[in-house]
Amino acid sequence: MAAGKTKALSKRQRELIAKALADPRRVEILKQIGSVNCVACGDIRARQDVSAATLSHHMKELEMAGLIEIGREGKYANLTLRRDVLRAYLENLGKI
Amino acid sequence: MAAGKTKALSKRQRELIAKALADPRRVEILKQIGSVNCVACGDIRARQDVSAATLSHHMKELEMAGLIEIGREGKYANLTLRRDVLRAYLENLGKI
DNA sequence: TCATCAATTCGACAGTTATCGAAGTATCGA
DNA sequence: TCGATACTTCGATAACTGTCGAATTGATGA
Repeated sequence: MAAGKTKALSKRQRELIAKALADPRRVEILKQIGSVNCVACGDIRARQDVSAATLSHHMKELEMAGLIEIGREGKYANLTLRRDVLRAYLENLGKI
Repeated sequence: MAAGKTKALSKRQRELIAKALADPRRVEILKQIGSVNCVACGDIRARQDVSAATLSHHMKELEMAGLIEIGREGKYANLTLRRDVLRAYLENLGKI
């Protein structure tokens, strides 16, 4: 805490984040994205046994929750973790 | 962080907690339990428009996740928030 | 003992979601 | 231009989950 002010999250976004984090696979994906700075979907598929369709679905969920940003670079997707959003969510729950 | 050592959570328990937190109603319930020290189910029903059956279901979910403890006192249930478990979960996610 | 109250369990139902294969779109290299 | 690659969208399906009413269990007090 201490440091910077925390991003404000709407009730709606907190719910989306909670749902997004409820799937173990998505948490794994988040970890993978977080461990490097930028990842493409292919990199994730290399480590997680999942179809492209399913992965795409999860990406959309994570993006809608605001937990990742998807930047398109030609035919690749650049996935980046939004640590500020994740931290805001955690701090919010910490207040319970 | 700094202060005390964090409780260790199994993968399984982290998943249960994430699922438990994915329902907005359960988060509300947690807040309510956390705001006072001990609550009975009836107190919660007084504030949340939900049937006894549904509430009981949510309680079981929260207890299985380890987020609350349910102590029976005669015909009442004493609900207490397990802050140590919640904090351990949040710290775990913070490592992403 | 009996009625009442708190909470749980059961059975059912509607809505959600994770998953996939197949088809589609867009980009790149040859 | 053509094929391959990277990802998305669509449609379908199986599994899960939140919800309730009704029936049940267990404790309390009259």
